[in-house]
Amino acid sequence: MDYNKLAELLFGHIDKEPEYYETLYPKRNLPEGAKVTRIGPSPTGFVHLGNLYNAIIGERLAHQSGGVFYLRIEDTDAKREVEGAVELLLSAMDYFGIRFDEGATLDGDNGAYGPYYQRQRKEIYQCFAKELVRRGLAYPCFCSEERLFAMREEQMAGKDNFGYYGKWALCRDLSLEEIEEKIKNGEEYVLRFRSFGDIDNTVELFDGIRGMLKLQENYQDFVLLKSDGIPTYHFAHVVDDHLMRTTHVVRGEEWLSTAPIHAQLFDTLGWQRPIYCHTTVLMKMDGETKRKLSKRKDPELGLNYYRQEGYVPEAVWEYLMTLLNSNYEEWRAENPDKEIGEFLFTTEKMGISGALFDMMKFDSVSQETLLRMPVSEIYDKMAAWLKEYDAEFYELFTRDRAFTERIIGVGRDGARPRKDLTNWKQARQFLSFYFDETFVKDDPYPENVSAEDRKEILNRYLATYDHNDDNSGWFEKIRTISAELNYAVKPKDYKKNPELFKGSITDVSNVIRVAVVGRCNSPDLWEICHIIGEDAMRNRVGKEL
RNA sequence: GGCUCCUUGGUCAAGUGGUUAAGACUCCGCCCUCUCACGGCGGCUACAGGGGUUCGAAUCCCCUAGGAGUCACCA
Repeated sequence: MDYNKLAELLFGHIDKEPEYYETLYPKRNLPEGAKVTRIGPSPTGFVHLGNLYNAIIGERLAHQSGGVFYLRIEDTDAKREVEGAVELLLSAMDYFGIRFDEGATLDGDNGAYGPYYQRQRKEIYQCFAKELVRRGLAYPCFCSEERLFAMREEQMAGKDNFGYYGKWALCRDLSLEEIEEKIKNGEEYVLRFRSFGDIDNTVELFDGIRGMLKLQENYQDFVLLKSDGIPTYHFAHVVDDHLMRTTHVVRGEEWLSTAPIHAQLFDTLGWQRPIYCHTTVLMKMDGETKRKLSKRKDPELGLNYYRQEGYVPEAVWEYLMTLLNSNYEEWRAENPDKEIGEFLFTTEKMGISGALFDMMKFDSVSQETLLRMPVSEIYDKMAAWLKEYDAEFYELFTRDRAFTERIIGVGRDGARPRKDLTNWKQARQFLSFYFDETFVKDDPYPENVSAEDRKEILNRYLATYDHNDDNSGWFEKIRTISAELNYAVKPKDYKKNPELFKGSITDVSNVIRVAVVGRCNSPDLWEICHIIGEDAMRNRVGKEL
């Protein structure tokens, strides 16, 4: 068959030669060892943790080496495209501090290797498709969906391998005349790769994370161009990452099984293969078993979850880094004040078994992260979150900045800082009792204190209270009250001989605590009294009498 | 079903032929003049199973099991 004729028949409108694009997109002029990476999300309107996970890897690899990190929009599937998805993606990446050096933006392209929207690269792909046809390595396939479905059924029944290959590849050996005829009749077709791979061969592939891999060679005549002339992922990936001079392809494990397809394409086109870095899928615990995080079941897979819950982006970074590089946690413990960018990230230190997203651990990491944050910054970020998600509390929160910073700072400045603040959503829960407007009685009084004793405790507390007492002077008075009413001054004494006392000083303190704070658990009571002021304190206790 | 990847405590994990098999999170106990939190100390819990190779194996090889991914004109 005359392949040149076929190429002209299929791609008569393509007048560029491959060399044209090779010179249009020359090798990047970068220092030795600089890495070029990218993310290539589909604009489906859902930005998930995996996107960020891979973005962080790509960003680190590029920026640590003086290379380039870019964004390419993989919009080859018009059916799944959602309006506003690119905007959403850009905003999410920006929120999490992912900076692109070039690539797609809302206004179009930024960089010399564009277009960065795949649909706009149609002619480029077709140029290389034409070249493959010329070389006899690609052919049009007119098989209908029904025929493909029937083929699959038959393969399943006969326990054959699925797919379009060998004797199943009906269109592989169509003559030029047959092809001309079908096209003239307006039959739709896709362009398939004429694979020369052998099902029994293995192909070696180097993976930056996993090392040398032995995979089954591709023997399938996979689709290069869909019937609308738009490439499949496989073809687009190979053409784009070659022309955009990507050195490291970071992508999810789900691509591992099709990597031989990509290797075969790179090889036959005579291009150097990038270094693939196949990352693990993110898992979570579901009852007794691990499973992949699912978009439908797991809200924490969506990136906006963290924003809504008020987790800071830094914490998400910190946590993902601990998952990504096993030595990160150690580094962070030794360098609590350094910027995350100073850590040397390596693909070799990445784990290869499915990492489980552990909310408990994430919370702990978030706490550590917030602990390193100055109070004024916490104030700003908490305020910004409240403004968006809790307008009522936002009003109180921002009424007096000095006051609010003081209550945020309770227990943070001393030798033993509080570490229980995890996210901004906790603001109300942690701080509401400092404001009369949001003060409520959440907890009941201790059960083992009679109503009579309760009154007595509160009365004596008010009678002996002196706002000028220091913390220990203040506590001494509570001890006195406890002793007078026969509550053990030392909790241990009560534990040892419960029959000798009505309770312990813990109960007495908690009566006062519930009256003043409304709960059994709170930071230091003396400090709270001094923050809300004597009048407010007396007022609250008085209402309980 | 084919192909492939993965498998150290509840979880994340160090570990590359000789270790008392680190560390972190969780949980439990004790201590820190009251609760909470923080901190300190201590504890529970692991090399998936079976065969080899070797003086010696978590580490190398094989088999089995389990988990995961993929087998689209989706990415």
